[in-house]
Amino acid sequence: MKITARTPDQIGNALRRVRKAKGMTQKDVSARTNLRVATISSLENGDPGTQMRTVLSVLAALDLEFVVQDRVQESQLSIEDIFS
Amino acid sequence: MKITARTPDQIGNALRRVRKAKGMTQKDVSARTNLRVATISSLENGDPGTQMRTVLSVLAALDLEFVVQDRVQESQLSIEDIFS
DNA sequence: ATAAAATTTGCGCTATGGCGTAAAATGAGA
DNA sequence: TCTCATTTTACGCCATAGCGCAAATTTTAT
Repeated sequence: MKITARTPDQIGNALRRVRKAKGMTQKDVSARTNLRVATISSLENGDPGTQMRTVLSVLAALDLEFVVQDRVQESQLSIEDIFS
Repeated sequence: MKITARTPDQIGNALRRVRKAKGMTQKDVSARTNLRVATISSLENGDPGTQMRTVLSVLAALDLEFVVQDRVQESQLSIEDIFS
Protein backbone atom coordinates (compact mmCIF):
# COMPACT_ATOMS: atom_id res chain seq x y z
CA MET A 1 0.00 0.00 0.00
CA LYS A 2 1.61 3.19 -1.21
CA ILE A 3 -0.37 6.23 -2.28
CA THR A 4 0.89 9.60 -3.39
CA ALA A 5 -1.15 12.57 -2.20
CA ARG A 6 -0.86 16.27 -2.94
CA THR A 7 -4.28 17.49 -1.91
CA PRO A 8 -6.49 17.12 1.18
CA ASP A 9 -8.97 15.21 -0.98
CA GLN A 10 -6.35 12.72 -2.03
CA ILE A 11 -5.20 12.23 1.53
CA GLY A 12 -8.77 11.78 2.70
CA ASN A 13 -9.55 9.30 0.00
CA ALA A 14 -6.37 7.38 0.68
CA LEU A 15 -7.17 7.12 4.37
CA ARG A 16 -10.70 5.99 3.70
CA ARG A 17 -9.55 3.38 1.22
CA VAL A 18 -6.98 1.98 3.60
CA ARG A 19 -9.43 1.99 6.50
CA LYS A 20 -11.97 0.01 4.54
CA ALA A 21 -9.31 -2.32 3.19
CA LYS A 22 -8.47 -3.11 6.79
CA GLY A 23 -12.13 -3.71 7.59
CA MET A 24 -12.37 -0.85 10.04
CA THR A 25 -15.18 1.64 10.63
CA GLN A 26 -14.73 5.30 11.50
CA LYS A 27 -15.87 4.28 14.95
CA ASP A 28 -12.95 1.87 15.19
CA VAL A 29 -10.51 4.59 14.24
CA SER A 30 -12.23 6.91 16.67
CA ALA A 31 -11.69 4.42 19.47
CA ARG A 32 -8.01 4.06 18.68
CA THR A 33 -7.36 7.78 18.39
CA ASN A 34 -9.73 9.39 20.85
CA LEU A 35 -10.92 11.58 18.00
CA ARG A 36 -14.62 11.95 17.33
CA VAL A 37 -16.16 10.00 14.51
CA ALA A 38 -17.13 13.37 13.05
CA THR A 39 -13.50 14.39 12.96
CA ILE A 40 -12.52 11.25 11.08
CA SER A 41 -15.34 11.91 8.67
CA SER A 42 -14.19 15.46 8.11
CA LEU A 43 -10.64 14.34 7.42
CA GLU A 44 -11.69 11.62 5.00
CA ASN A 45 -13.81 14.16 3.16
CA GLY A 46 -10.79 16.31 2.56
CA ASP A 47 -11.05 19.18 5.03
CA PRO A 48 -7.86 21.18 4.35
CA GLY A 49 -8.07 22.67 7.83
CA THR A 50 -7.47 19.34 9.51
CA GLN A 51 -4.52 19.62 11.84
CA MET A 52 -1.31 17.66 11.53
CA ARG A 53 -1.85 16.01 14.91
CA THR A 54 -5.16 14.66 13.68
CA VAL A 55 -3.77 13.30 10.42
CA LEU A 56 -0.81 11.69 12.15
CA SER A 57 -3.05 10.19 14.79
CA VAL A 58 -5.26 8.57 12.18
CA LEU A 59 -2.25 7.39 10.22
CA ALA A 60 -0.92 5.66 13.30
CA ALA A 61 -4.30 4.07 13.96
CA LEU A 62 -4.23 2.62 10.45
CA ASP A 63 -0.62 1.55 10.83
CA LEU A 64 0.49 3.98 8.16
CA GLU A 65 3.20 6.56 7.93
CA PHE A 66 4.11 9.53 5.82
CA VAL A 67 7.02 9.68 3.47
CA VAL A 68 8.14 13.06 2.21
CA GLN A 69 9.79 12.78 -1.16
CA ASP A 70 10.56 14.77 -4.27
CA ARG A 71 7.66 15.17 -6.61
CA VAL A 72 7.51 12.63 -9.35
CA GLN A 73 6.42 13.52 -12.83
CA GLU A 74 3.16 11.69 -13.39
CA SER A 75 0.09 11.64 -15.56
CA GLN A 76 -2.77 14.05 -14.96
CA LEU A 77 -4.77 11.19 -13.52
CA SER A 78 -5.26 11.44 -9.81
CA ILE A 79 -5.59 8.43 -7.59
CA GLU A 80 -9.32 9.08 -7.53
CA ASP A 81 -9.51 8.69 -11.26
CA ILE A 82 -7.72 5.37 -11.19
CA PHE A 83 -9.58 3.73 -8.35
CA SER A 84 -13.32 4.00 -8.34
CA MET B 1 15.25 12.65 -1.14
CA LYS B 2 12.88 10.41 0.80
CA ILE B 3 12.16 10.87 4.47
CA THR B 4 9.77 8.95 6.67
CA ALA B 5 7.91 11.00 9.26
CA ARG B 6 5.55 10.01 12.03
CA THR B 7 5.62 13.07 14.21
CA PRO B 8 5.21 16.82 13.67
CA ASP B 9 8.83 17.26 14.71
CA GLN B 10 10.03 14.83 12.09
CA ILE B 11 7.95 16.51 9.42
CA GLY B 12 9.23 19.92 10.45
CA ASN B 13 12.83 18.78 10.45
CA ALA B 14 12.42 17.12 7.09
CA LEU B 15 10.97 20.26 5.55
CA ARG B 16 13.71 22.42 6.99
CA ARG B 17 16.41 20.07 5.76
CA VAL B 18 14.99 19.98 2.26
CA ARG B 19 14.49 23.74 2.18
CA LYS B 20 18.11 24.37 3.12
CA ALA B 21 19.33 21.71 0.72
CA LYS B 22 17.57 23.65 -2.00
CA GLY B 23 19.19 26.87 -0.85
CA MET B 24 15.94 28.52 0.09
CA THR B 25 15.08 30.75 3.05
CA GLN B 26 11.79 30.76 4.92
CA LYS B 27 11.16 34.05 3.18
CA ASP B 28 11.48 32.32 -0.18
CA VAL B 29 8.96 29.70 0.85
CA SER B 30 6.75 32.44 2.21
CA ALA B 31 6.80 34.19 -1.15
CA ARG B 32 5.84 31.02 -2.99
CA THR B 33 3.03 30.08 -0.65
CA ASN B 34 1.62 33.36 0.58
CA LEU B 35 2.10 32.06 4.08
CA ARG B 36 3.85 34.23 6.65
CA VAL B 37 7.44 33.51 7.51
CA ALA B 38 6.23 32.95 11.06
CA THR B 39 3.93 30.21 9.85
CA ILE B 40 6.75 28.44 8.05
CA SER B 41 8.84 28.74 11.20
CA SER B 42 6.07 27.27 13.30
CA LEU B 43 5.69 24.33 10.95
CA GLU B 44 9.40 23.61 10.79
CA ASN B 45 9.51 23.66 14.58
CA GLY B 46 6.94 20.92 14.74
CA ASP B 47 3.68 22.60 15.69
CA PRO B 48 1.18 19.70 15.68
CA GLY B 49 -1.66 22.15 15.13
CA THR B 50 -0.43 23.14 11.71
CA GLN B 51 -3.19 22.64 9.19
CA MET B 52 -3.03 20.26 6.27
CA ARG B 53 -3.44 23.10 3.78
CA THR B 54 -0.35 24.73 5.22
CA VAL B 55 1.77 21.59 5.10
CA LEU B 56 0.68 20.77 1.57
CA SER B 57 1.33 24.31 0.46
CA VAL B 58 4.88 24.21 1.78
CA LEU B 59 5.44 20.78 0.30
CA ALA B 60 4.45 22.10 -3.11
CA ALA B 61 6.74 25.09 -2.71
CA LEU B 62 9.60 22.72 -2.06
CA ASP B 63 8.58 20.48 -4.94
CA LEU B 64 7.79 17.65 -2.57
CA GLU B 65 4.84 15.36 -2.12
CA PHE B 66 3.45 13.02 0.48
CA VAL B 67 3.30 9.30 0.15
CA VAL B 68 1.07 7.37 2.50
CA GLN B 69 2.36 3.87 3.03
CA ASP B 70 2.25 1.01 5.48
CA ARG B 71 4.49 1.45 8.44
CA VAL B 72 7.85 -0.15 8.08
CA GLN B 73 9.60 -1.86 10.94
CA GLU B 74 12.66 0.19 11.67
CA SER B 75 15.24 0.92 14.30
CA GLN B 76 14.44 3.17 17.21
CA LEU B 77 16.58 5.83 15.64
CA SER B 78 14.62 8.76 14.34
CA ILE B 79 15.71 10.80 11.37
CA GLU B 80 16.92 13.43 13.81
CA ASP B 81 19.30 10.99 15.40
CA ILE B 82 20.78 10.00 12.07
CA PHE B 83 21.26 13.42 10.54
CA SER B 84 22.75 16.09 12.70
C1' DA C 1 -39.05 -2.93 2.18
C1' DT C 2 -37.13 -2.15 6.58
C1' DA C 3 -34.24 -2.44 10.30
C1' DA C 4 -29.56 -1.73 11.89
C1' DA C 5 -25.15 0.13 11.17
C1' DA C 6 -22.34 3.67 9.52
C1' DT C 7 -21.53 8.24 8.13
C1' DT C 8 -22.59 13.05 7.93
C1' DT C 9 -24.30 17.33 9.73
C1' DG C 10 -25.69 20.67 13.26
C1' DC C 11 -25.29 23.62 17.68
C1' DG C 12 -22.81 25.80 21.40
C1' DC C 13 -18.29 25.88 23.30
C1' DT C 14 -13.22 26.57 24.08
C1' DA C 15 -8.70 26.56 22.13
C1' DT C 16 -5.75 27.85 18.74
C1' DG C 17 -4.00 28.58 13.67
C1' DG C 18 -2.73 32.03 10.59
C1' DC C 19 -3.18 36.92 9.47
C1' DG C 20 -0.81 41.90 9.82
C1' DT C 21 2.65 44.15 12.09
C1' DA C 22 6.58 44.62 14.73
C1' DA C 23 10.33 43.62 17.72
C1' DA C 24 13.63 40.37 19.66
C1' DA C 25 16.87 36.71 19.16
C1' DT C 26 19.90 33.94 16.57
C1' DG C 27 23.09 32.98 12.70
C1' DA C 28 26.38 33.99 9.16
C1' DG C 29 29.80 36.78 6.79
C1' DA C 30 33.16 40.68 6.33
C1' DT D 1 33.74 42.45 16.33
C1' DC D 2 29.99 44.36 13.99
C1' DT D 3 26.57 44.25 10.57
C1' DC D 4 23.04 42.26 7.87
C1' DA D 5 20.18 38.37 6.97
C1' DT D 6 17.45 34.94 8.91
C1' DT D 7 14.52 33.05 12.21
C1' DT D 8 11.70 33.29 16.26
C1' DT D 9 8.42 35.45 19.27
C1' DA D 10 4.68 38.68 20.63
C1' DC D 11 0.05 41.19 20.38
C1' DG D 12 -4.62 41.86 18.74
C1' DC D 13 -7.80 39.97 15.47
C1' DC D 14 -10.89 36.76 12.99
C1' DA D 15 -11.87 32.13 11.39
C1' DT D 16 -12.33 27.60 12.41
C1' DA D 17 -10.80 22.72 14.38
C1' DG D 18 -12.29 19.50 17.46
C1' DC D 19 -15.03 18.69 21.63
C1' DG D 20 -19.77 16.79 23.74
C1' DC D 21 -24.09 15.78 22.32
C1' DA D 22 -27.64 14.82 19.24
C1' DA D 23 -30.26 14.31 15.06
C1' DA D 24 -30.38 13.49 10.17
C1' DT D 25 -28.83 11.08 6.26
C1' DT D 26 -26.80 7.36 3.75
C1' DT D 27 -25.23 2.64 3.36
C1' DT D 28 -25.57 -2.18 4.17
C1' DA D 29 -28.06 -6.47 5.12
C1' DT D 30 -31.92 -9.15 5.99
